[in-house]
Amino acid sequence: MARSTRDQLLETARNLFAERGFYGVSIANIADEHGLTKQALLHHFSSKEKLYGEVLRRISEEFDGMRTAAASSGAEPIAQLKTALVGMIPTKPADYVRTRLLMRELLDNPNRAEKASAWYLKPLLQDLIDMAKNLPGWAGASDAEALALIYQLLGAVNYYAVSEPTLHGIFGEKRVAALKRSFSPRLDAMIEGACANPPASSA
Amino acid sequence: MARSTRDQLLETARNLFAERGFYGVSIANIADEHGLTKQALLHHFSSKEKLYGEVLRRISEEFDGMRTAAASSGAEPIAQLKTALVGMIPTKPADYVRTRLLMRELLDNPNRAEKASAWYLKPLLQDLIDMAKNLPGWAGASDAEALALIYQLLGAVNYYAVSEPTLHGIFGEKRVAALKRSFSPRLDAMIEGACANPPASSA
DNA sequence: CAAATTCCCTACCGACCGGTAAGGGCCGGG
DNA sequence: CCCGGCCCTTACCGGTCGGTAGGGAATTTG
Repeated sequence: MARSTRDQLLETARNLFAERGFYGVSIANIADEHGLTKQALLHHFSSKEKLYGEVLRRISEEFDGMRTAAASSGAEPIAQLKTALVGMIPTKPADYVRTRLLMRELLDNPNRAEKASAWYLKPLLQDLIDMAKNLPGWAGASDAEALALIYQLLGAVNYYAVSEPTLHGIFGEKRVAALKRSFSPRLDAMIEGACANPPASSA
Repeated sequence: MARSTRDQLLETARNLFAERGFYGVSIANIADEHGLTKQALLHHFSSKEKLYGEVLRRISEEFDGMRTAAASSGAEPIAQLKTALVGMIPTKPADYVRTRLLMRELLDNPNRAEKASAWYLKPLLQDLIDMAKNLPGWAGASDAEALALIYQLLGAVNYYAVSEPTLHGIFGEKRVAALKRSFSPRLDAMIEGACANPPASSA
């Protein structure tokens, strides 16, 4: 059997929310993509907020999968961190969609619900912090120092992913392709640089 | 005399667009903040798009100011790059607002106008590329390699700026303050790491 | 003093928003 | 055979959207 209508609606919702944001998409837009009315959508998800929440929930599940896969690899800390971060560089269109959606969520979250805060991020962040503190030279580093490193690395990856379409407009296909080839080695170099240059408070 | 109504509307527009995005704010919302009607706003800016465009135009002017200030400093390349990037770490609330607004623009731009692409970014990027290519050890680096470095550094700064409110929710005030103290030294270390680890194709 | 301009108002428009109400085919089980 | 649930429909609700039309008061200009 083909994928359920519900699943198809969720996928379309993810794509459109990523592209235009929560307020930029109406539930009718999403339903239209499948030749349905918005009431059909409301039959599967009782409200627009619920639909959006379900999109986020699925992403957090995907993260959990990636997380446990990285943790169970048993490689050295430096290779583990490299793999984890290089693995976050988007390759498939679906990766870009997820990155863009989460960036929007990061922007909107603070003024959506006072609490809500990004529960889907915390376990992933904690894993990455642990990896950072296991890096050579980082034994005595504080959580804050590890988190600063992690956040700069995450920023390096995610900001680029969000910017790529705009970069095409500025520099053209060819130069962006060259940039893309340089990106992953440079990220590796950045992690090695962090090992060569551990925080002062570290042992 | 007090600042003109037009200027006040522009400032409010910048704040609200940064907070909730273009579609999340109505022109009536903006006008309300000053006890005006939306028609008063439309008297000063002929449409919502024009208002938003003017907000962006002002930001690009601010960037030009920062750009020429950094270029005329005459310091060593490594110090120049450090200053430029550390200077982008937001400190004042107005800095956060600008960063968030530009991140939203980065997300929305690709599907707003086919062309438009971020004209306001290009000169700044070019300056930063030049700084990177002047780094010790980077003499023979290609544009793509320099841009990869620059983009990772920009990402490190801007992604953090956007995430900060969410991080407060995850880790609490105290730990975020510690993270903030670690952030700037780590950024410096990252730039030094790039000098110690230049691209392979470099001389 | 009169005319023009600036700045803001009320009133209104058609389009679209998220969501409710009610019902119609379809299909499997009693 | 009919009944209940599933999936989707049309019709409609109150409210908000960006934008237009036209006017009124104040200020500037000739």
